[in-house]
Amino acid sequence: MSRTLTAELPALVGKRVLIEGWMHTMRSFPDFSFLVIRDRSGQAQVILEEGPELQRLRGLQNESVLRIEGDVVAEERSPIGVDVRNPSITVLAPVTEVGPFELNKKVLKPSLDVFLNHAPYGLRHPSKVATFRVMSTLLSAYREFLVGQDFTEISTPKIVGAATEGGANVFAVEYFDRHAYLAQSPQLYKQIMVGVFERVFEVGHAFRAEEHYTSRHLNEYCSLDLEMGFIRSQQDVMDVLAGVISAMVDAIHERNPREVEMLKIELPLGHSFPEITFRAGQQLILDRYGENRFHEPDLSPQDERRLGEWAKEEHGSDFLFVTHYPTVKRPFYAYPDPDDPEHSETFDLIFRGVELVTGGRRINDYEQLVASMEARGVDPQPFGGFLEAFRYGMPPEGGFAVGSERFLARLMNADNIRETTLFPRDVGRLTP
RNA sequence: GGUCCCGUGGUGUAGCCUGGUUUAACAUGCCACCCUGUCAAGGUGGAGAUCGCCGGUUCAAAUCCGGUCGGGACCGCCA
Repeated sequence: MSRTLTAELPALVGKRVLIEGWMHTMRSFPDFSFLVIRDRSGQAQVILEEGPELQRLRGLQNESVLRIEGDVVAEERSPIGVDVRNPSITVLAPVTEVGPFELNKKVLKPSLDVFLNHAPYGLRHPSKVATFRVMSTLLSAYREFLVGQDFTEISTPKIVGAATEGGANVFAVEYFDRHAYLAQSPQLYKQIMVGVFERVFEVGHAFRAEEHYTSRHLNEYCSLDLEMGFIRSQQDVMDVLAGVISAMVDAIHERNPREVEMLKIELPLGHSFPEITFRAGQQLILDRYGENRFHEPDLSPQDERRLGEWAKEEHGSDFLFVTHYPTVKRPFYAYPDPDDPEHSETFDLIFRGVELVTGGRRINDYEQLVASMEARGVDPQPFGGFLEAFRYGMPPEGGFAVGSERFLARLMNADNIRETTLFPRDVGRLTP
């Protein structure tokens, strides 16, 4: 007999079926017990009468893996409208050890630290399953939308010979008889690939050796990157970003209604993507909060929260593009606004008060690119491969990077980005 | 790297300020028994913690002080 998923049972009343899954919980009465089986599709309850089948479960704890053959019986009192009766049980994987915390309660109780220490066990909780199903949808929808826009998916190396932006915050790794680094971002490679495919995207991990102790940073995160050529301005990039973000949100709405309800996700459906320049943003903070931020070359987290509130109030949007950041605060490849070289064609997308995306137009002229590197004291020597792409003709181009864990964290209003990361890597955590 | 907060049975908390009636409390989980439809099942009972660790103050420390280890929040930095 082949396996039936629990979600299919309501359509199989009167049939004898075989289900397999984990013992989620068991509630006992004098003459019978309710055994709840959990599989990837949901849960079903099995009615166990007193007898050898119940005896077979003696001493077994929750999470034991069972195969159960039984009759599907219509039952109004059952949560899914049917029960499985007259079961014949095979224990596929017995568990005799009690788990570190409860998986069969509606809310997960352990603190984040305890949870993460037992992630292989804890991730089975229905709320975590739902969380990472939504993540899966985010990634799928990102890919599907961009493929539909004629983008090509690429996969670039994560072991690199030079730090992407000449920064210090890279992890060094031994590479045979040399030193190498873990890529901080696919930035340079995706730009190179614009010369090949025009439009590329990548779903890959980025590594940052920064010792940040915050609820929104990881030392390894999954970056949703994109780069595209033949643009007129950064606006073209921003338009694609708004499109793909909307598509991702729509996909969750369509594909994960159960998860949205369970996690109480408030989706930013039908939102606009208002824009404000960096300067205007600072002016706004002066006007609304009386704080003069004009001497600052960047926005603080508090500034971003305040601008996010403004966007919500004035434009009814959870999103806000902040554009034209000071050129000095941006990397060497950022494209200075020809009319105002102190500011660059770069943007951040703020989502619910947090930086979700950074992007912009890049310098595509070879001479200008080398000059920009030298002006910042970046030695062009290690970037030979990168520069080669520009020596042989690079169209006007730009792109962005979305932090996937951060997106999901803001979507479901998580307190900490580690809640939306399967196995987070931070300063103190390398296992599991 | 800076500032601030928290470590009490497996898990989550109360107790700490104002040291001593505390055999360290409650919920949940576990074990046993009771209960004919539970669905965060219910009831009764039981086991389970030398209060992160080290030192100090004191007649007396979970409680006060110092150090240390672990965790968290915010800032810097970023996605």
